[in-house]
Amino acid sequence: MAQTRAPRADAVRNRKKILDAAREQITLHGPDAGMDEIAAAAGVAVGTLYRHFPTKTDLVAAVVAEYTTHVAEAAEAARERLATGARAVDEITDFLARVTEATATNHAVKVAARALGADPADRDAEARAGAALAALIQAGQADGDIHQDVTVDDIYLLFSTAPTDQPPAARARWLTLVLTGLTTHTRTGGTGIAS
Amino acid sequence: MAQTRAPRADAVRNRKKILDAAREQITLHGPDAGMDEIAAAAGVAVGTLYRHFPTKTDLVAAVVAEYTTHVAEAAEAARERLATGARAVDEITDFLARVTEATATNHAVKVAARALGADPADRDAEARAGAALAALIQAGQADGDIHQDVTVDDIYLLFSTAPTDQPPAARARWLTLVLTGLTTHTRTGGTGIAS
Amino acid sequence: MAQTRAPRADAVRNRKKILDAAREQITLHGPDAGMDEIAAAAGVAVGTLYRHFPTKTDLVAAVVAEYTTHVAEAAEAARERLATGARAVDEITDFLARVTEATATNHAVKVAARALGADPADRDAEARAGAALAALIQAGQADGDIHQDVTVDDIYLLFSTAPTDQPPAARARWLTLVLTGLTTHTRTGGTGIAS
Amino acid sequence: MAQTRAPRADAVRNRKKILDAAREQITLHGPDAGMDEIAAAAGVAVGTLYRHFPTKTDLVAAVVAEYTTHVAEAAEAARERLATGARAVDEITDFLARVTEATATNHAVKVAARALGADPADRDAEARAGAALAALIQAGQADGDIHQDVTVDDIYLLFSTAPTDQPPAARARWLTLVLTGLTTHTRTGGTGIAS
DNA sequence: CATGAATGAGCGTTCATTCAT
DNA sequence: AATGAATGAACGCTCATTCAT
Repeated sequence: MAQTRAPRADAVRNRKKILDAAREQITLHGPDAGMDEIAAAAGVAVGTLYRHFPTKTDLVAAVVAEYTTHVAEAAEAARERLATGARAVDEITDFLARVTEATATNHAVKVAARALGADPADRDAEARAGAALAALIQAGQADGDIHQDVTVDDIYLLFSTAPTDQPPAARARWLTLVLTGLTTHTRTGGTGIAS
Repeated sequence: MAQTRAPRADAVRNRKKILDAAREQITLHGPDAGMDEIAAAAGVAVGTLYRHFPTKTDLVAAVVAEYTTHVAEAAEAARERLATGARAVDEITDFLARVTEATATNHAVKVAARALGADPADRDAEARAGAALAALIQAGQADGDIHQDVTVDDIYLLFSTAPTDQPPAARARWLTLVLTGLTTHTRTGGTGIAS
Repeated sequence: MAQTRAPRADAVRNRKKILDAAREQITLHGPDAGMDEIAAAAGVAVGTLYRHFPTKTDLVAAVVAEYTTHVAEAAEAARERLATGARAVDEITDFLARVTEATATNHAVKVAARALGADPADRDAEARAGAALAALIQAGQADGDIHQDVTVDDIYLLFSTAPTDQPPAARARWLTLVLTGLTTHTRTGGTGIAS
Repeated sequence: MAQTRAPRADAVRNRKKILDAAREQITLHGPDAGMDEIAAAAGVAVGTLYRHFPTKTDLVAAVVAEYTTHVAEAAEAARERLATGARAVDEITDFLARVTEATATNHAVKVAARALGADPADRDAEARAGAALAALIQAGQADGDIHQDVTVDDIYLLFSTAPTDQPPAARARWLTLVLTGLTTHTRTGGTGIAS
């Protein structure tokens, strides 16, 4: 009897609580946040935590996957704005700023993921983000705003190492410097001495 | 365990062996490389390791200090080559390539240092590196090759996040992208719109 | 190592097993009895031991507390027997013999407690023991059997140093000698000069 | 050549320095005073320490032996004063007070000796002390001041557990209580109620 | 004979993971 | 399915003792 009811909802709710607690605890106490601490913060017992995520690595990978999904959605939203007349280079700039910001929030989680060798996890989200980003780049190149040689991999290469543990001012300066390497616009208007 | 029956190297030799083993093991197994593993890799007993470095933090700090000294020497050598007619922008490029290379070797060590709260260690070496770098930047700006707004902190900001765990080809590409943000030279010859 | 494959005793039973094992191991091997040894003797893993007692100090303090409670109960039982016509000096004698006996079992534990700086632990039990003992002394003094100047602190002072590592015969002799200092009774009938 | 000279004097001096340092360090830092600390305090290297005392147990035993010798000498001096008309019970009282005092100074050393299972060490000194004490007791019994049943072992039994870690006032009170058990003198002059 | 660097078993403690309830 | 007590390998570190110099 009762084929479709109650237990499901609880499990889903627990999964969410655990993921939130994990992100929070890792952000707070670093990669060494214990499974017991995370379970306690989530209001469940360790056993329950392990029912949802068989290893710590799996848990951290899931937290990262949430973030990856978030990034993919941001990339797709940016691409869609192109259809409504937005300029590609502006969308890319905005997107990268947003990603850098979000990554800063998740810095400790990323460190933990690397320490544990956690998989990039959500291949689907990555593919969606990659496709959207490729479209944005292509549009920017068509506009003449983005260097012809820039690829999606370039973006990944640069932003995978954003200084997300630095204060906002430093992050902003970093973004400026890096964007100058991607776009065709010079930063300072030059000094008139350029070779 | 030490197979060669310890031919009684003196303390200086042991210190070197331990530092090398520490760098190697941390690079190999991450910040969690055990003191016992490091000692074994160095061919000494744990006690010896602890005689030289009272805590793991001290050990990691010493490894970082070696690297910092190395960087400082490279920066000073580059500055000295200016006197013999070298072009500043070329020296900076070379220096950064070299540092990125060296940092790749020390990436995990840096992570470990941060995880353990190890001191920036060698203030003197840092000061020397900063001074030399400032001279190089100034010369590059006088030549018109480096953007007027570039500072030593910019260099630090960018290179503290070099993708040192990526393969050489990726690191080379990263360097290219980042240098474009520092120099007044355009990368691709542009699309006809570039400055 | 646990041969019987741990029939899943509940926490209360384990706590008792650990306390017993701790008392036994410390009595056997002195304050340096290892936590691993104690755990093995209790038939649990170290982790379980640490779940019940977060530090060695806590464990030793708990063992001492058990003993203190035991003493307090003996003292109160002795006092209650006064109401049924028992002679105070006899009850005191019995009580001290019993305590000396019990202390012999706990000698090494006390030493360990001091070595680790473990708290006097059970203030409540101590207060109860003190109150009962004071009543007994007062009754004994009213009977004229106990010297007027004897206090509870005197008893503590003497019995805190009972030769609990000596064989029973020596302990009995010690008790005789010490009681002579507390009671108004002479021991040997004297030499004709005694009061 | 030079058959009888130099090296001897150095060795003797070192032995003394080490024993003094050991007593001092153990008194200061408890039984856990390290061999390195003791060697450093003595101004020698560990190797030298180990040449004089093959194990820590041997070292502590030697420190205790020094103290035992001191006690033996005090006992013999007391006995000799009998010949000059001193009253035995007074000499015994003085002697025990002095021993208690000296033991208080060496409390930590004794604890260390017990922890290490160090031998009573100096059999000769013990024999001399025992003989002198026996003579004193016999004289006191002849005077009618000491209970007829008191033996040298009784004294050892009581004083081996003097509360040497207590403040002077407590130690004095303890002495008073214990002596009352040995002598035929009552402490308070009684209450007139004594049985 | 002194030195002090080297040894390595051992300690107290932690924590990802398992499993009886 | 959830619980949380139990597990035990592993960690950083100490220190009595050894031995090449």
